[in-house]
Amino acid sequence: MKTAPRAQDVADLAQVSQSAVSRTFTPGASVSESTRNKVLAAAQRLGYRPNALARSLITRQSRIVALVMSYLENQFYPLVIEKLSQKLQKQGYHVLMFIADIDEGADGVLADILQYQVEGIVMASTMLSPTLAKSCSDVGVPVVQFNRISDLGGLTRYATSSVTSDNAAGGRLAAELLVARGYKRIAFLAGLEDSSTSLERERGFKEALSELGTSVSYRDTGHYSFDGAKDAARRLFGHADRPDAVFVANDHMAIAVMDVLRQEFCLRVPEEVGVIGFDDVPQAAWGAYQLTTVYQRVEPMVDATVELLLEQMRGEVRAREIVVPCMLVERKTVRPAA
Amino acid sequence: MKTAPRAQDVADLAQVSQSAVSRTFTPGASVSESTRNKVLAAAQRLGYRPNALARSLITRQSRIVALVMSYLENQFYPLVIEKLSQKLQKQGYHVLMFIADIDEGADGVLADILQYQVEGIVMASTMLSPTLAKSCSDVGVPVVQFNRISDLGGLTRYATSSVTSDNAAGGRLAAELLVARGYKRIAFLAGLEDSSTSLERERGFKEALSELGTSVSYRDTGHYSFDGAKDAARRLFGHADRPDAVFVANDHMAIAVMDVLRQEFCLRVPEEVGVIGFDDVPQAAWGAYQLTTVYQRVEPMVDATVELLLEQMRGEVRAREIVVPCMLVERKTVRPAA
DNA sequence: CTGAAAGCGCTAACAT
DNA sequence: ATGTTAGCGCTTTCAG
Repeated sequence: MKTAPRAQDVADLAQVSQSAVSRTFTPGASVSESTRNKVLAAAQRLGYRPNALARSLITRQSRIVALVMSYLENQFYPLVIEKLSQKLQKQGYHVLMFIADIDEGADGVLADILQYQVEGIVMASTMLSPTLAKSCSDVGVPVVQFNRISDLGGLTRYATSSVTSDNAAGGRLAAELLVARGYKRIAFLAGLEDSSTSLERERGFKEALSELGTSVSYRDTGHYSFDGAKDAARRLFGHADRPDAVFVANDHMAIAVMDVLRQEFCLRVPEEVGVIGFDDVPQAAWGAYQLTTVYQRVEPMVDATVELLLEQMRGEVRAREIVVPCMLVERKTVRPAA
Repeated sequence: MKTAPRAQDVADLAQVSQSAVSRTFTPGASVSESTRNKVLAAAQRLGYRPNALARSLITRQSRIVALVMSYLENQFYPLVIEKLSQKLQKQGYHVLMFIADIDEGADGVLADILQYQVEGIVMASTMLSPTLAKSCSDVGVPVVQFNRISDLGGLTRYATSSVTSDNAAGGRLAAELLVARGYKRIAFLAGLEDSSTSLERERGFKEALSELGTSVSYRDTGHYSFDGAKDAARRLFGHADRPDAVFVANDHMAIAVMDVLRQEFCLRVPEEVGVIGFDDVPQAAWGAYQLTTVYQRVEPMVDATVELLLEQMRGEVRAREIVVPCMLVERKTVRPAA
């Protein structure tokens, strides 16, 4: 465990100055072909790699982006990790992971994050408290809220960027489909009461229903968890006057609902109960579920996130909200048109 | 976007030396109560946070651990990210994510990693090439291979630590169960041909079958992907003399197999075909699958990983292999005892 | 194009 | 217990 070679070691071996070494590893610096080759050869022999941390200290660019998450049970988020890491890697950035306790929120963890001089923060499945928004804004670290926005109320002074699906529009699509297919007693199963994602989906859903002359007859919350959704399903469907369709705030919970419907209540989907989810996670397409759902595509959302991050790092824009369209994916949990 | 406050700024405001500030933020340093308070007050006012990168430069401790992955489709791995991040956070470390392209392997990405002065590397679902093992060993960065070990052949000079389940024992359990329940024409569906995990599971499975006086009648590979497994299932079951049971190298593929069995071949599980998976991912317990499987617990595996990492960072041990026991979880995809 | 020198923000001797 | 000093490994003026 000897110490790693430094630029000076390479310089000594290559018989050049230490700055020459630095320049060789700095894209676009002016070095002659011959010195560059001497340096590279020496570096190769010693197994030299520039110390990114030391570089950051002076360039003030850590090339690190923090990703804060708390809810990996839902397969949507692992996909986000994967795509975001890949995209950022391609831009020369790297992702530092932070798992926020669901209870304590992101605040605790964010104190840590800032010490690492991250150049940007992506908050997925976690909300940014106004306090934190201010902290980040003060330090000048761009924040992008992914798939969840904070209700800052009037406190929009520290506006942060966000990327979301058009959740309300998605909710409308769900409503229109259920009505068109003749479902009458319609339920909504929420995620978390303070989740903008869930709230927007619900808002669009209800608005469309009301325009179509009907409304939500039943409502419950599944806390975005599988077991929470099962419990909610038991409450919703465990009585005679049960709903004949349910729009669930995400696929993860929708699948839980289907399990309860079929196994505990022996109800047939979609004949006796229609189910619509949201996200289009890979599991929604699995043979046993074939869930009709509203997709939100990870790829364009991640692209938008990276774009937002980069433009803010360059100091171009203060904050911007990007809304990505979503679309209905019809599978087999809503009965076909008569 | 003004520049962040430095220790010197705090010192100036608090009317103390810059070292006093440093000491205040160094646990266990000797500072008087009064200076500490002055410093904390000043730091608070300025919103000062120590620069972890600058600190790393001198302490030679980045408190960063790299996590290399490539295969997040399988829900087993997101769980690993979650647990590992949490555990390391608790120890004051943080996880820098690296997604390795499946094709190019981890080599490309590792050049990057080392620049970040990570204190350890966890390779999950990716193999370490002997070249890389050497690089890491040279720099003295501990590496833990998680759930996959390299077949270095004779090149065990750069032995790396690993954490795996007792895959062979798990394979044996699967074999014993299938034989005990009277299945006769038994198939094995592999993950990747060069994956130690899959190979070990297969080895134990075959050994036990042979001890029980039978053997694997059919074999195919699903490349650890959902679609790959479906294709393999079509090949395995698409003829008259089909298997009556299959042990699949992991749950993710086992679920794909079940979809094909039920929907494309209208075969009933477990009556006509028995299915056993491996991992016990959350989805294995979902109502529509209820997969009988061999569990490998993420939690103890992650604990072992962190332990291995920490002890090697302290320079205590060179390399150690930890094997975590696994156990059968019987659900409903293997028929009950007669 | 190249080397010398200054310093990024911090910690860790070393004095006092 | 506190301040002074010397770097950690690197980039970036500034001369030449």
